[in-house]
Amino acid sequence: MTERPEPDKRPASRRIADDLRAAIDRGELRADARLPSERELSMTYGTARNTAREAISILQSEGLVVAQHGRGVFVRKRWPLIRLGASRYSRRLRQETGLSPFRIEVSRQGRAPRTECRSVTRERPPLDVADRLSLDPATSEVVRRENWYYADEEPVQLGVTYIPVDIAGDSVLATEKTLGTGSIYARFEDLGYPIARIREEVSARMPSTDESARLAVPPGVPIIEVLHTGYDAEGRPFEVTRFTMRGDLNGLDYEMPIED
Amino acid sequence: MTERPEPDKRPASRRIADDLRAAIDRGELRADARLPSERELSMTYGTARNTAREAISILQSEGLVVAQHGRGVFVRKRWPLIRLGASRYSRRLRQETGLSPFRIEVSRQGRAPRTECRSVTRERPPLDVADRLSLDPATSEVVRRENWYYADEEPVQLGVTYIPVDIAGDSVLATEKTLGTGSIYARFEDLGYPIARIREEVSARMPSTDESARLAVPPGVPIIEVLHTGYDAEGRPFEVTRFTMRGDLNGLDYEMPIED
DNA sequence: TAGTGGTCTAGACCACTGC
DNA sequence: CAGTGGTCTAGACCACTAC
Repeated sequence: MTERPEPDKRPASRRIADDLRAAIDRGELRADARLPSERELSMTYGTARNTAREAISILQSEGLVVAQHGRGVFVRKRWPLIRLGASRYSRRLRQETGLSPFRIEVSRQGRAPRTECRSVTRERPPLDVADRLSLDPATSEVVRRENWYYADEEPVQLGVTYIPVDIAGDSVLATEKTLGTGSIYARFEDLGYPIARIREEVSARMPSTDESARLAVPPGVPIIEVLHTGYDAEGRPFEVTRFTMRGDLNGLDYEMPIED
Repeated sequence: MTERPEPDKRPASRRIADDLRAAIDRGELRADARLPSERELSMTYGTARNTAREAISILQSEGLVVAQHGRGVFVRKRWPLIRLGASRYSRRLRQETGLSPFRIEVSRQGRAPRTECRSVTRERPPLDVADRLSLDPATSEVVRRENWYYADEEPVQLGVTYIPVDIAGDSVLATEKTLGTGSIYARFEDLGYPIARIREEVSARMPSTDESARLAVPPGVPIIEVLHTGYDAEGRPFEVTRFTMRGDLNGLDYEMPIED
């Protein structure tokens, strides 16, 4: 009986993927490094090009590499997460720094933050939003504000805020894209709605084709969705914001007391 | 000049995927329904089988369908999310119901919850855990408790809790897999550490190959990771738990006051 | 223009499922 | 056993990038 070496049961595509992944993990292929081309891989492994291609698509679905048409396949650069939490709504931070937590976080990474209000409209609220605001989705109307958040002109977050028209009235919230010093929460305070509590419902999923395009999400990167509700001191909800964030660039960081 | 109809610029694979996705959205293909087989699709669209296959892989990466070897490709059944938040740590809930929020949520879906402590060991803490517990990762030791959460015997969550040995001592936390009535937080209370504050750091990513296997995550489904830290009334951290959850089955639901 | 990834063809054999 | 998905081959042409 001779000891035979364990035959490699893995499919060739899987083996190529494992080798490349190991090279990335070992640091031989660093961020932004180019992988061997599909034709090179198929030569060195003695497979058809489609098999090498399959290997790369495994790594893509794991979010490890990005293909660029005509250029090559590159190890994805990992930025540190933009960490957002309840401090987003803190009055003290708002007054002390004059900067939003988003700007602080992005600047700290050496990237250039930019935020843009792309539209302010009046609409019927989506069902889940109407529910959080205790509105009748069939008859009520809300002001819809669409905000985009960029780092180095790359879109990283989208936030859509819904405000009952009864509350927004004809204030700047309903009419202006630019809201002046302090964030939108300073304006809510002006209207008599200082934010006292929040609810944040967090989920994760793969982007739809549409979102992929709008947020420019590379394949293999999930979306974090946060449905945020703001309450005043009397526990009345006065605004809902749906955040849609690139999962590879954003994280959440909450700290809270345990109430009984 | 004759008006020619707009030619369909989409690649064939994309077109097949779009058609199938539309059928799913319209409800023609319901949850658990079988898609036409790859060979059928290639016949009806007049393409090679690989092209039909490519179409299905698009839907897979979007998390819409699951392939089952030898059986077919099926529309993924969407369970409502198991929604967990700070109530997980509430003493009142713990005492009133005797049930953990996880069990309540899963039961409400008509599924059978089960939790299992798979191991209790003593180890060096991972770097991020040591940091949260203010421990020296090189010299300190922690008790590591590995808990699995199931719905209908399907693994949906993994929670790994780290407790400094100085705190766990030789209590049941360090020695027993079963912790008795109330949750682990009742035992912390016994030791003089009633939980007063929590920090939850949330991120999302695609599973590694290892996690895919252990949590049985279908392709196209992200992982939600929560790094949880528990603090006592004096603000001292006494435990860290890393939750790893299937993104298609779990969500988070936090409510908290805005502190200044 | 050369080299890259993107799409596609028309086959083949294997592994698994269900009857 | 027939039918399904999983893997693979050896080509082809297209679209994009860089020089």
